[in-house]
Amino acid sequence: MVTIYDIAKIAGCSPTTVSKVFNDYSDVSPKTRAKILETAEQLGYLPNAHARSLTMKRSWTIGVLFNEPSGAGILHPYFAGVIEGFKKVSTSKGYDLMFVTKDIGGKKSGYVEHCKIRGVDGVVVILPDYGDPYFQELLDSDIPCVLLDQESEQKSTICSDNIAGAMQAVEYLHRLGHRRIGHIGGGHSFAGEKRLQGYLRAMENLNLPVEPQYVIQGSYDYTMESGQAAMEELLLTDELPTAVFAAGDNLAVGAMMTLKKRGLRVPDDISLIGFDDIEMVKFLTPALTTVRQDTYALGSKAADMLIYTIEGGSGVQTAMLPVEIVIRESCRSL
Amino acid sequence: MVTIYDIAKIAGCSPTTVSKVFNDYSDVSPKTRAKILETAEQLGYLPNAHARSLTMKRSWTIGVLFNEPSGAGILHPYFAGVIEGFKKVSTSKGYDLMFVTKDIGGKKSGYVEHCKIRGVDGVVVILPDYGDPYFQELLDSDIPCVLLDQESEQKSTICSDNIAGAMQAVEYLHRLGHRRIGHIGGGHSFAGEKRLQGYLRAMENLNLPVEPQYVIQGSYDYTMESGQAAMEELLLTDELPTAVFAAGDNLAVGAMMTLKKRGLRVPDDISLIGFDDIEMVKFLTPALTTVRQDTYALGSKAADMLIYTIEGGSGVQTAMLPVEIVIRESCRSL
DNA sequence: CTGAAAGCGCTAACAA
DNA sequence: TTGTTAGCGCTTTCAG
Repeated sequence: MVTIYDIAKIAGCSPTTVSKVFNDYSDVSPKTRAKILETAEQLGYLPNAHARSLTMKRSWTIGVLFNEPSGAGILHPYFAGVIEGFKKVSTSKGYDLMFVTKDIGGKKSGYVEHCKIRGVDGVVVILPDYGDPYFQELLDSDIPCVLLDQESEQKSTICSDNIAGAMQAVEYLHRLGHRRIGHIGGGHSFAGEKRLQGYLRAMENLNLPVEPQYVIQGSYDYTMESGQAAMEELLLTDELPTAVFAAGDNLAVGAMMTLKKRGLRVPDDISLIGFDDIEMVKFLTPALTTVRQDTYALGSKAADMLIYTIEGGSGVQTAMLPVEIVIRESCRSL
Repeated sequence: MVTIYDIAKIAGCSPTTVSKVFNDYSDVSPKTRAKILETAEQLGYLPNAHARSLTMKRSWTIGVLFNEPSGAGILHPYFAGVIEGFKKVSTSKGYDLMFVTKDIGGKKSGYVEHCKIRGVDGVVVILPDYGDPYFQELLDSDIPCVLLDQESEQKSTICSDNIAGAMQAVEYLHRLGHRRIGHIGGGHSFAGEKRLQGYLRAMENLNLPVEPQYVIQGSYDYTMESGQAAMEELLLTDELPTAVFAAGDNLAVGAMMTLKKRGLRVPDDISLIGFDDIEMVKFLTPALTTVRQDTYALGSKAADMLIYTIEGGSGVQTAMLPVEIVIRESCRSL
């Protein structure tokens, strides 16, 4: 391994000067700088991040924290989009991403411990297990964090405008002439609750009655399975709603499948609108109308916020990104 | 920050002894060990991974390399399953995972460079861009690697038994009475080519004629879109096949959508079988019959192989995991 | 503009 | 069983 000492020796200068060159200090003569760069190139020098971190107390590493048991974790399109956006801007600013788990070295020890041992500069939290005490511990720590889809007074947060999105969905259905509008909810997740709120608020604004039997809670994991089950339940009511707003596309897809299985047609018999705009829904028949969440933007903005904090910015920030309704074929006008 | 010096001072011993305790050396008396552990606990001591890596020349970090432009990357269920399995065993053995990119510090520099700077102990490669010169450079390097779905003489590799899987699919269709069997391929990916091979071999074994017009290449990204397009093309032939084997579930889903759109029924008019068994296909109507790939097992086995190499094991290993056909509703017997 | 010296926190010979 | 000493590769005063 070639070090700055090797370069210094060959370039005929001190290690300090070499270091300065690589850290863009201005007090190095063009001539020595050139010489150093040249020999570094020749020797194939690469800096050692660990040594660097050790002295600087800064690792240029960001931890990624997401739900551990796969199920709702990395498999979820939401996660994928967010992480992609996050990665893009964080790498462009010199940070690398590292998975943070509760375990380290094969022992259960918690997120904070893991972060401190690895010396990550900050952590982005996506889809965590809310009630997890290890997660709470992280919230209480002094580690810079940004949380997605979460409320907190301790850490910066970012989310889509779930309430507005849900309201838009309901208002759209209303404009199409629907009055009996049902809701399949995302359970007790942050987003699920906001979307339910939006639904309720819009119904109220529009003077539409909220039938308790039209409001079904799916499970917080937003699976198709859960959407199927919710729709089964909804179908038990004597007079069906003419339209249903599902709190997530997966829920909507599940609901759609159940409808088909029962011989009901979308949108002829029942209109359906989702939330998220995951990749696949535009390929469905009928293509799903939904509220698009810009996961990539969520991720990149989250990175901006976190890096701001890491680099000394103070104060807890909150951001909310607009959503837009994407009209396709799953809602009909009455 | 608490260091081993702090502990040594308070526990009344030398830093060396403290270090020994944390590295499970046997030559420490139970008494001092206890004392050290106790004061470490009191002070809230946490080891510093960077310092450790610096001296040991070992970072207990594994790089994760996957296709960079999101499209076919992290969003693909294949990736998700594999990484989950990989993460499980590698963290249990004390390794953390870090994303490896071509860029570092905001500059394009290549995978090898990134790995060396960060001092990762090894790299797992999933869905890389084959032709990428940076990827070639990694292959030529001395960095321990394990490649998924790839052929190589330089690095260890692991994949599912794609050929056998494809053959099973065709044989199954044959058993159901199908003779005109088409194929929607996965393009020039490793898996795509193997599956095509398996299809051809099975057809030959069964003395079935391979109609060139029945073999359509989807794009290597295995999208639903590509499956739709492939099926459109297939529908141009005058006499349709009675069954189609698609090299990936997404392709199959796309194909199914096109069929529905064209008023053809699965499996009544045409039988369809996929490959992968991604989450969603069991929720389709009809539920998709497919060849299941055990992505989790792929990931965990890959971790075993890589760690074996990292920890001094020699030689290039290859592994191939069996697949199994999952029979659901999308194929009918003639 | 350049460099000597100290130190980041830890491990590993080697003595004692 | 314990401790001394010397690094690992880098950055950072501070003096020249």
